[in-house]
Amino acid sequence: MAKKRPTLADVALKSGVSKMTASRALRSPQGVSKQSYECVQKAARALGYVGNPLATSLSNRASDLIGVTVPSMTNAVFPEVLSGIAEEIQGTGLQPVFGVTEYDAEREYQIIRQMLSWRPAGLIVTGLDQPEETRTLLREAEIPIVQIMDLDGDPVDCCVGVSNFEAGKAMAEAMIGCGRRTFGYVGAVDVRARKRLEGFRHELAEHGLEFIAEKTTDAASSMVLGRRLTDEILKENPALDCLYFSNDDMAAGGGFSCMAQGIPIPDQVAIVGFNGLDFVQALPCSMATSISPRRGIGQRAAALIVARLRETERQPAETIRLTPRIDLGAILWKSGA
Amino acid sequence: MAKKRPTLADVALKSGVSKMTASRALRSPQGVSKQSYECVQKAARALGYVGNPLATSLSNRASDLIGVTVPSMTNAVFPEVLSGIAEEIQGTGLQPVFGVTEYDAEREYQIIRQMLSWRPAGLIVTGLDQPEETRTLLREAEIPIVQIMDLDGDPVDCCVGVSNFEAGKAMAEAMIGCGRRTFGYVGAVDVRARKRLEGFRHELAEHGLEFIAEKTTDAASSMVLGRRLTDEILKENPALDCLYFSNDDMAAGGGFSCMAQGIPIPDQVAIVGFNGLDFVQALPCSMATSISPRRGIGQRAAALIVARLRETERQPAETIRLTPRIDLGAILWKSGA
DNA sequence: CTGAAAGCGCTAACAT
DNA sequence: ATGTTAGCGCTTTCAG
Repeated sequence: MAKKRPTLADVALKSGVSKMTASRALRSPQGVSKQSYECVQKAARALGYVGNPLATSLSNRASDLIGVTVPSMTNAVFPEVLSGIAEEIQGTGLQPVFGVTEYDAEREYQIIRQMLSWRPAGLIVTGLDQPEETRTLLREAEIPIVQIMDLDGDPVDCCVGVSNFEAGKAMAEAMIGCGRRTFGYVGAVDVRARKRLEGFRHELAEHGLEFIAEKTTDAASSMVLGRRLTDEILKENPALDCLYFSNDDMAAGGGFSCMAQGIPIPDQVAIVGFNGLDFVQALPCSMATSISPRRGIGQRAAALIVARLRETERQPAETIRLTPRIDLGAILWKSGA
Repeated sequence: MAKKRPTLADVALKSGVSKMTASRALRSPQGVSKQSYECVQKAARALGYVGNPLATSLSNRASDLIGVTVPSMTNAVFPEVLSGIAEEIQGTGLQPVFGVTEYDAEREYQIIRQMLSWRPAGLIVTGLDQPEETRTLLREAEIPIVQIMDLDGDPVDCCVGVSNFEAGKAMAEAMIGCGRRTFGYVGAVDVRARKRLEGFRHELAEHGLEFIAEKTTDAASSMVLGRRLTDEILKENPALDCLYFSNDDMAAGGGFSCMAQGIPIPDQVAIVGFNGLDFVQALPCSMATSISPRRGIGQRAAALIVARLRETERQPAETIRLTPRIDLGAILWKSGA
């Protein structure tokens, strides 16, 4: 019984006006007589009419889709960003289309290309470091583009994020201020984590310090990985008094490694992550972290696009700089040495 | 310089054939002479032609979108499911559209309704317990529907998941087998967790046992919440020797609570979660959990839809039953009492 | 304020 | 094997 859905024509027929009047009445009370407005609304309701966005988009050359690319779903940060986006566009009629790039530039290119073919209303993409080919695609799309999470680079259009370099610097400064002097780094691959690392390193250098050990792999970040690498780095460098990790997952794994080995945290070694994920508060060992506003990033990015869709003319690019807040946990001035 | 994208007509013109031939050549080598096939392909490539899915979908009355609804993004399970889906449809040309329901049936209804207006190729929705209104929507959509995560209920069409009731039962049996006798439950709101709880309770009853304490709230699950509720339940019931949690996040929080209090795990109290998230392996305290195949659920669900799209005629509903694997961690026979 | 005509870009259904 | 015709359902002209 494939009773096809009622179309605009059905609504028009039922309310005794033309398709155009029905169309106008359905979109805004303005521009039609009060009488036909109400007539059409009633008819539409009675029929259970739901517009077909495909037809609308085809005609408008623009859809209500909003594309989002994230590098990963297994790092809790990105689901939180998505959650912020979903919340912000709630009620606007916009629909999020997500793509997971797996930190692969080619895959990202393909995903963005495919998304653009749907004529989305806007695009939110993670990071600033796309290859030129991808940047060109974005630039020529002529829709609002928001690059998120990072500020250290050259945005194609709008940008919402934090300076990872500065975040790293600030954390290094805080740790030096707490009396830490012997630093190690443990990280998984991640462009933005690398920028934090460089910021941290830069600040250390300012104080005549440096990392005495670094462990990085090209595997994805996880607590399990953090624990394993920390086992290793501490075995090789028992003198470390501060371990900087590429993010909270890795750091938590590091904390677990110390607990399992009976190494006192933060007395002997400070564990330092990034993101400020909720679970940090629940851990049995204290660690420092930079609380990044990832949910807010999603919201702000979505809000930017929503705002731009309201404007008729093209708006100038906008950059929203957010600042992570440092949470030292229980790490204060290092007692003894 | 709004240089509009080339259309099929442009390709046809350039290759000297009609739009139809071009259309056919672009979709499959079959049904077109080798000569025009190559001609069209070449022209399309030269022009950088990208088809407009809006037009195709409008004409076909079906899009390549595949809608997915999940209740939450802050519980790692769902991002993993999404990840499985994204991976599975990689290369099929299908695009995932996600919606987050926040465990709200009305919101879920709205999201599904909006998704259906895009004429998606299929829908994957979390859970079996939609209100009748939503079920009707799904049933009348006449596209493949896959309900995931749960098996205890009445699917609208296809279904991929685990029996939460059975999972709870099995875990209770395992814990009783380990000599645990004094049970407590700590949970956040979640239909499926409730089913596990009932399964667990059922099995306890079979052995003449019961929960001597239960703590539930209507807040979302998190490690922080798990830790807090565990602090409370243990204070009120020091005799507990096994705590069953609604999921791993809550359980990890419970474990942290014990560690912070110096309560030996699992000697004095066993911590039992659900899902088998990766981080469980990294924790400094051992806990038991049921390893649910959530990534596989996403993959299987997507594969089901992909398979159905290949068939021309409507296929009979299919249910795929997966079974969680119990991981006892370090919980063996309870020593002493 | 309202309506008729002309597409948006593509593909099923018929021809040829 | 290829082309022609007629939409898919809506909106943007441009007249009334």
